[in-house]
Amino acid sequence: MIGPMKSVPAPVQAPLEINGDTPTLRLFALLEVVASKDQFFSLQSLSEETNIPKPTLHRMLQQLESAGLLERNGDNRQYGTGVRLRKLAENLLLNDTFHGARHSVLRSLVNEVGESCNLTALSGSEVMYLDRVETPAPLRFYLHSGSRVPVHCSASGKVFLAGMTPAQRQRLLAHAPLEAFTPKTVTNLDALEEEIKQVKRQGFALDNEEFLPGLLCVAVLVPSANGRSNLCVAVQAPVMRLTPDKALGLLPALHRAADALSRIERDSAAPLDDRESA
Amino acid sequence: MIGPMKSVPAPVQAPLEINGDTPTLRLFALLEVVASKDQFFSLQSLSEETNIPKPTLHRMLQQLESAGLLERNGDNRQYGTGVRLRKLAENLLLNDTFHGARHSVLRSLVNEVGESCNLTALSGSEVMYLDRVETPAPLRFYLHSGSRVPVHCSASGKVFLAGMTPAQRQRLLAHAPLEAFTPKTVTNLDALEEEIKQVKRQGFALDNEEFLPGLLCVAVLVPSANGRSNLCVAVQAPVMRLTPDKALGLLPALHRAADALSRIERDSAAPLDDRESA
DNA sequence: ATTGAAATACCAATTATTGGAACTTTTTTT
DNA sequence: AAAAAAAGTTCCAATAATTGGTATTTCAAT
Repeated sequence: MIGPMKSVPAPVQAPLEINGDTPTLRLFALLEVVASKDQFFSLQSLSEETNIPKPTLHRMLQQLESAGLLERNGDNRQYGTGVRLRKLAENLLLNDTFHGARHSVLRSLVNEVGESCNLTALSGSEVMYLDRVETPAPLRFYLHSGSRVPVHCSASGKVFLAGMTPAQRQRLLAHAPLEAFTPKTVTNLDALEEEIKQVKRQGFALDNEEFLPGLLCVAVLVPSANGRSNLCVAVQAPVMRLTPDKALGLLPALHRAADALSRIERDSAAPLDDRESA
Repeated sequence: MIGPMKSVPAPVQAPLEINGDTPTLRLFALLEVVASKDQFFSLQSLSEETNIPKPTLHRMLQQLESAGLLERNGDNRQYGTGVRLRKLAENLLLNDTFHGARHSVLRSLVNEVGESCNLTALSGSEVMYLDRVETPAPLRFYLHSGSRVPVHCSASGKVFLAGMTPAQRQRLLAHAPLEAFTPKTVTNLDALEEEIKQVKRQGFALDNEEFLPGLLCVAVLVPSANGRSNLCVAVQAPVMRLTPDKALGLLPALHRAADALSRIERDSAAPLDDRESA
């Protein structure tokens, strides 16, 4: 890798490394960079910013442009977003009443309990935050939707684990050792199994500083007709404000929210009816 | 292709034929279909709708899901939009507004009416401020672009609600109580429905101190050629300066601005001088 | 348990992507 | 106005991804 010494003091700008495991995802990552800009940009600058070779980037932009996703300022050779992309964004947000509904349930849960709440799903071998509403309190943990946490040390994760068959659970956990994130993280498989059993009995799970020091979390499953749900609601708060005891007091509110979410879920599947909503 | 006459009227919708000259564009076209849906969908149904073979579609969806662009309902095997895609859409709309024309339309509207104006879009269960130009008057409400307000107590929100089908509206509103922000907030669903009807008839919506005490707001939709729009223009002012009566007087100016904004979108779609044949 | 429908894995043929090097156009400098 | 520099563009063979028919698995409903 290290060739002859380069006299150049080297790349000053951040690498950024558009990482796409596949060409398409690479293009999406590119669009995300584009979407984050509030100014037009040139091929060159983008190439430097993303580390994509010029010819490659050129072809990508060309492709996006001829599809109407990007537009370019004929005069200067600068690119910006195209109508088609904007329309896509508009429609996406406009039609996603489903997500909107979930979000408002979450918001009213936060109003009720006064602490940050989130919606989670199992994605691969990790728990993913689907949505999150922050507490109004000034002391908060900053966790945003889209981020992921391990199953074995999160309340939601344990809830999901409890819903699995032992075989499924084993397959998921066998992959990697249980990493310790704090002194309280359960890193022993048997101990975890024991806790899972308890979660099953109780219908909720706790994470008492097992992932982040000072963070307590309670989660319950959003029930689904079918039994196998991939959705949890959880409350998260600094231990300073929320003790395990107090957390139990929030369970009724959590369950109410879970039921509301469940109802949304039930109504969300597409019916066979293809009548356009006139 | 055309077999014996089918007795069933059957496939009511067009084949749709996702046309991508290149795999990536095909994926975009797929996302556009997804973005136009307000419900979750199954692999099967989407395969029928788009004419993409099941294995191919399966891979595409899988790819999009593992990238966080789509999400799926574990219990039902159904797909919907993912956090990452929604985030992309939001950023896109947010950063796009400073670009030229839109902002200046807003500025000249402010010049005309003398009060702060803003551009808004629906995102989830909330209305997002895309852009804002402040009144020159010293007494102002501090609201900046990027901030969000609930749908049920904002003028723009009501306009968006009025554009939805009853089912969509219900999904968005029915599962959480309508929070009261001021004594004037409409917190009753039926009352809100009634007002929505009126908004539909009148073509504009008012927010008379329903979100912030002392703040009055009028909003109209920015019309769009193809389908529904996710863009509103609104005037906001302290009740001290703007009464509901006076607000009606601003409607012509508002509509003119809305039309101008609408034209901007339409025109940027125009030029077809490409050597492109297909 | 059995069944049928939907979802997923497999894989060889096909097709697209990649980026170094060379070339053209635009912009800046002399 | 010519030369130099910088940005944009084209070429193309090696590489890598996509495609979709077929086969297999999983799921839900008898």
